[in-house]
Amino acid sequence: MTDNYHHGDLKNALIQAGLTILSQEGIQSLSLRKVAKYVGVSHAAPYAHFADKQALVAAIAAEGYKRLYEQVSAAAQANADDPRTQLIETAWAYVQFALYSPDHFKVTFSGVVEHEHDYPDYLEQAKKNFTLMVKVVTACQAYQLLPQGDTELLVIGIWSGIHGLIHLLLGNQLPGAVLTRYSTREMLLAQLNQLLISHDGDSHP
Amino acid sequence: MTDNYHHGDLKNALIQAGLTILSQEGIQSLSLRKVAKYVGVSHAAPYAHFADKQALVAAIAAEGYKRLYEQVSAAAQANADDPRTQLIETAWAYVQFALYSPDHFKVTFSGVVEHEHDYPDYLEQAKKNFTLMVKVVTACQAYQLLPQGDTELLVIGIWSGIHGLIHLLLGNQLPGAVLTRYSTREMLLAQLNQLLISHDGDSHP
DNA sequence: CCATTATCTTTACAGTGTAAAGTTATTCTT
DNA sequence: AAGAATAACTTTACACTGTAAAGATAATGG
Repeated sequence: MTDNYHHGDLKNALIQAGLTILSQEGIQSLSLRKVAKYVGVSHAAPYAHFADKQALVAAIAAEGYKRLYEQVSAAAQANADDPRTQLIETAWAYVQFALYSPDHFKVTFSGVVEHEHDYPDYLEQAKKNFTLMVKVVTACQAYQLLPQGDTELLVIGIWSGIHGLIHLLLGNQLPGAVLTRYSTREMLLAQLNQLLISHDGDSHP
Repeated sequence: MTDNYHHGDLKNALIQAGLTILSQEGIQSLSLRKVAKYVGVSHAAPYAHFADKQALVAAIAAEGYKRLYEQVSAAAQANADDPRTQLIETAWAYVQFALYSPDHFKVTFSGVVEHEHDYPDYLEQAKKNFTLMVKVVTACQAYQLLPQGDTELLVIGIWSGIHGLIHLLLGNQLPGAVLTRYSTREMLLAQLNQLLISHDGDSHP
């Protein structure tokens, strides 16, 4: 066990090391050789568990989707009683994950350049998240908080809005003037309020 | 002129070579040495014009914003008579640019990792585009096609929606089932119609 | 016309992904 | 339990990357 041979759980150790590097040094510093060194293993050792760098990145991306799901589903369960608040807080959880772990978020959503199809783990986590969004939106539709019609199309519309806002924020694309005028949460709420149907008598602090 | 010394317009030639590589081989193949070889110059020659790779990427990104502006402003001018159509067609031009030149789009919006501030050309083009969007949205507000209120905040909301849709499309994040059911344009229209105020008597084919 | 300077080449180095062959420890078979 | 097969890891190697430093060349400005 003290020797380097047969680490035991090298695959996961490499993923964890990748996450650490990602959060400490950023996406530019994420290399196969560095994660290997980090775990204390030769630079070719990862190839016993990952076909190539893309495969490791895909695993890290799948982990990103997994953590995103944990955050979002926690927000969903904490607000199961009010569909409107549930939508807002799940969206907010999504944004927060992205802002707290920007590089992990980037890897998750644009790190696996293509061929996501080759990584079933990734696809599974992606599907799980989408299903959760469908559920939240469906509840809102049932309460007349969102327009009727194809739910999946509506999910894409809402998801696009949140996702795009994050990308513009992370990419520093928004004019500084706007950033000083509004908080991130205000921008998200403005976004969602464009879609949510306002009912008299509602209270939304 | 036949010799390699004093190429004449090496800086632009390198950018053009970068664009060619980007469209032909993708973002992974974009390297300083390759653009240099492509132009027929030594691998260190680019350093006379660009401080580092980031600087070249920033120039390519600025060019991306420039082309995006050309496409979008053309659509704006072609539909100057009808604000609603103008919004839709400018948005569609935006989407089309992204789908026709996905790698150039990616470089433009997530290639300059950070420090965009160091590249005034890039910032200028970015601002130009934002101003155009503000103009289009302002027209829609004047015609009661979009809700009143802070125009820039509204622009961010709309921009986020379009931008996010593109990212999800380019990142292959949308479930295949939805993609077979709706065209890209239908998804964009669904997105915009969530925001646009419907007036009786309007015709929107 | 000569010196300066911008532009480009050559050489060099550390870091990257990955292939191939060798080494070690585990597991499987009998 | 002993040996064979195999999975996990190391070593060595190579092509490619960004970039620094020093040298060569051609245009320019006094």
